[in-house]
Amino acid sequence: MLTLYNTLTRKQEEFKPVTPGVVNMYVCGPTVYNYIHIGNARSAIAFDTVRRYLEFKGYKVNYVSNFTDVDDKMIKAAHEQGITVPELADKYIKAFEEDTKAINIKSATAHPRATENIPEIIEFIRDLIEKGYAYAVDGDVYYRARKFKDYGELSGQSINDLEVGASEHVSADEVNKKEDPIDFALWKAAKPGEISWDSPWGKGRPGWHIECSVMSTKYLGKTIDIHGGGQDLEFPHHENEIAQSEAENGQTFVNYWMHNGFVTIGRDNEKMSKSLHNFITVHDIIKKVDPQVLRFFMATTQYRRPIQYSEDNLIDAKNNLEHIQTAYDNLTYREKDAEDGVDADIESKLAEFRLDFTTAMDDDINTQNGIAVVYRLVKFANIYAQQDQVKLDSLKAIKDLIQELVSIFGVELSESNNELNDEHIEQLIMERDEARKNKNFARSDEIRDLLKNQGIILEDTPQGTRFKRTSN
RNA sequence: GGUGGUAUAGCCAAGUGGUAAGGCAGAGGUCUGCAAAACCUUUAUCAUCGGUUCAAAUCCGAUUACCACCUCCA
Repeated sequence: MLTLYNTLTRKQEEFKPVTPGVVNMYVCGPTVYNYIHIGNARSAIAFDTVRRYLEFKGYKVNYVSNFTDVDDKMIKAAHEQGITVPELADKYIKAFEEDTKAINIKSATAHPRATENIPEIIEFIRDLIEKGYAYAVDGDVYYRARKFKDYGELSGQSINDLEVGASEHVSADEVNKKEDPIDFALWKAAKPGEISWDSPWGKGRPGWHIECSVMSTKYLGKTIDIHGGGQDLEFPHHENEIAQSEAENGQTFVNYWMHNGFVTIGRDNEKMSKSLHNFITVHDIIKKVDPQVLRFFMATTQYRRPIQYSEDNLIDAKNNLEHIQTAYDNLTYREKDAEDGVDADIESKLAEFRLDFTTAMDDDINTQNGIAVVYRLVKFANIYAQQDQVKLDSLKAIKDLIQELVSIFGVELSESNNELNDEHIEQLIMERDEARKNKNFARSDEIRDLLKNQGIILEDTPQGTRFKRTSN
């Protein structure tokens, strides 16, 4: 039974989708004014893992994630780079697609942009004004937060305890314009020269929160199963989405709110963020680190907890991932001398591993415990691969299960290549075998060193000498 | 000021009342001509103080440190 921690109720609850067998989930995507950093990647990876696990469980998942392609940051960055806002958006959306592909994040079923949904956004805001939840002032439109009775429920904030201006991101001008300081913008009037769209309130652009309400409803319906995002979005962003959507639709907006923890960095474990300027972009790191390693690293901590980014931790992840790959290779290596058929008890043993894995992951996507099951399976695989007699279908069944489980963490193991396609090297290996038979170990070690310098590592096994290429 | 989170071995990290999973690194061993790979063995009383209980890392209270959100951020 799958249970998920729901931020709204602060409890872990049994997951029941609105429509049996189908999951509609929406995940807040990035504002595309820069390359995504490792913190953004964690969110994308966390919810990609949720998605993959739901699919593993047999659900059909409709996964929608947006691009915020117009806001103050976008306008500022475009101006600095001397390009238009749409040009800036195109540039970084393309980069987003490349980076997320590298870390093996499945494409969303829909990836809408805010600017592609302006008419729907205007319509939504107009409705909110008609219903008395919003009001226009000088070309801006604000939402009357106090009018929405459950405002603050998600984040546990009481309206009266919110310290106005604590984030220091709202100008005094804006505060003065609003009926109430806690009201938030649905539509912002354009300043001269800014990108804008026509609206009943004059030229302007949507506020940040409204796009998610509109697109979630448009692509997934009025009540969706899962809405995900980083913990920093809990307040105000998600709080405001609830207020907007439930005021508009009159029904529950989201059944399960999921929030991932931050990637922290440095001695004090500070949050990695664009505003603290302590971020490392995916674009840069994957030049130095295997994207699979980055991906696997993110699975080593359950999604709700903070994860400490450091080179040492990345090296740990690399070692562990190699250990899994080696076990997979060990099985592959035995395929050539395996007997046909399958061991009688393999199926039931693998079913046990599968069950243990499912039990771990059903507990709020506990990837760390899921990985622990993979390690046990890997040990089982290594022991099996060292037996004198192995069966071909057993090898394949174990391999398939390892791959199936790690693919939920976004890891694709590589099928080792048993073909050298190099006569010269094959000759050397044969010569070395001959030398070993004649106990000419000086020559055999010489050949092994020689090949090692060429990136080929020789290993002697009871089934003969095998080779592998060094990864870097 | 309000709200939330984190604290477990050298490192990473599970564990939410029944006597500390797992991985990395380290140590010893098996296998090997030597290696490699693999396997086996081995390493902690859980930030501090107090309380509840037959029993607490787990529950309650206080304290400390660090992080985050309060209309920019994943």
